[in-house]
Amino acid sequence: MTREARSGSYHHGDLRRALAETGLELARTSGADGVALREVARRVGVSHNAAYRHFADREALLAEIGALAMERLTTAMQAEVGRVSDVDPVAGARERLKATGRAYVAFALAEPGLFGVAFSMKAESPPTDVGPYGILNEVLDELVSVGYLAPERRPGSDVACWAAVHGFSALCLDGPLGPMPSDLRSAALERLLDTVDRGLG
Amino acid sequence: MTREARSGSYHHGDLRRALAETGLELARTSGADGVALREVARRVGVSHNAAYRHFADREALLAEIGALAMERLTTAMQAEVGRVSDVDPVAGARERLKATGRAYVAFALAEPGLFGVAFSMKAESPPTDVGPYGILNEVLDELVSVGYLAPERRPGSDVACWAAVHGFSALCLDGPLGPMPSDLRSAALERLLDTVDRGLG
DNA sequence: GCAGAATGTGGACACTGTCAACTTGAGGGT
DNA sequence: ACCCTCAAGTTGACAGTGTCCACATTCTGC
Repeated sequence: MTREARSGSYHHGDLRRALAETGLELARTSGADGVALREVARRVGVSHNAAYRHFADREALLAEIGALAMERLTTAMQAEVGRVSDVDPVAGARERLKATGRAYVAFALAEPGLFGVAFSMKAESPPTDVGPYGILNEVLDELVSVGYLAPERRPGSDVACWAAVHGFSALCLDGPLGPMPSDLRSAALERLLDTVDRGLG
Repeated sequence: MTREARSGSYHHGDLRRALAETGLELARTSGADGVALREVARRVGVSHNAAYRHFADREALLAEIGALAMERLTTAMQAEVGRVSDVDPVAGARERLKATGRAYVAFALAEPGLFGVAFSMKAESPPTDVGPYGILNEVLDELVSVGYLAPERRPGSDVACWAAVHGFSALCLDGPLGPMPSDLRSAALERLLDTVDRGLG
């Protein structure tokens, strides 16, 4: 009874949340492949198959875990963007754009399992206005209103920025850029952010 | 005896190659997760466990398959780059760079399974001079020698270009850009390539 | 209170990767 | 010609996994 959850409590404390959060922990340490339905159930203290009352598939559980991971990415990016002090409007906006990129890559490198799960779900709905894509769009809009990014260049710039930092993260995580020393990695990232910054303006 | 292979033939025609190529076919249709050691052996007509005389792990087989997939990516890119006719040296080099990007993304979208396997191997050695990275570097060197890309901007530009097209591919394959209609996709890609082109020069 | 739906359990099946022990077959040394 | 060794392939087993099924339990609306 002194369980951690009590809102939609049926038999036991609300599963689904317990499964999702335990799965998130498992994903953090072992990646998406490490999230085994049976292992998650075992850790929660419930027998296997119990998850099927709350998730249709392993894929469905993975999707829920991915959503949680995406939330963490979002908050990490928000924190980093909010830390930017703008003396000059245009310089501040440009720096905010770079901050989103740095936060994105930093999260991917710090939490490779969560990052992988967040983007492992197929056939997702088109990107929502909340989340990383939303933050990026806000900063890009700011770049337009501040006069750095020409309005006719605005469409497509979101995808371009996103692809750049996402690709950098992917290549570092399980790609050929994995064994790169971290100082070189930082330099390459700064070079990437600079290229995008120049390409936009 | 009229087997397709006869070079290092021991008991049967040379396995290893047969396993790798059958695995490649399996990866094309079912992705990396679809490459089951037992299924590959079954298709080759050899009993399971036979692969362990040629590959230490499933991971090792996957690595070999990934290398084959990477070769295909390379030839696809070479073909596309060679198709560019340069009237003007600088315009030709810039167009060649875009061609590498288009070929990269086109391959990823046309062969998602192979593309996934090619980049699913962890802790790979740093990128070799052959392969996609080598092609990209040749074009970037050309951009320098032709005067479009400043020499001091050359280091890091390879990673920037690679990350952009790789990220675009990844976001399209199993990311939020998956359900995007193909005409919008092409437009977004052109916008991305244009941004990189402008950011470099 | 009680019927029925919601929720969790136990068992089974097919599938996977991997290890150990056995069998087969080709090649070389005497 | 023989045998012997060793690589190459086979058979069997074990621990896991996801998923379906029939059953037991508990909550909830009447």
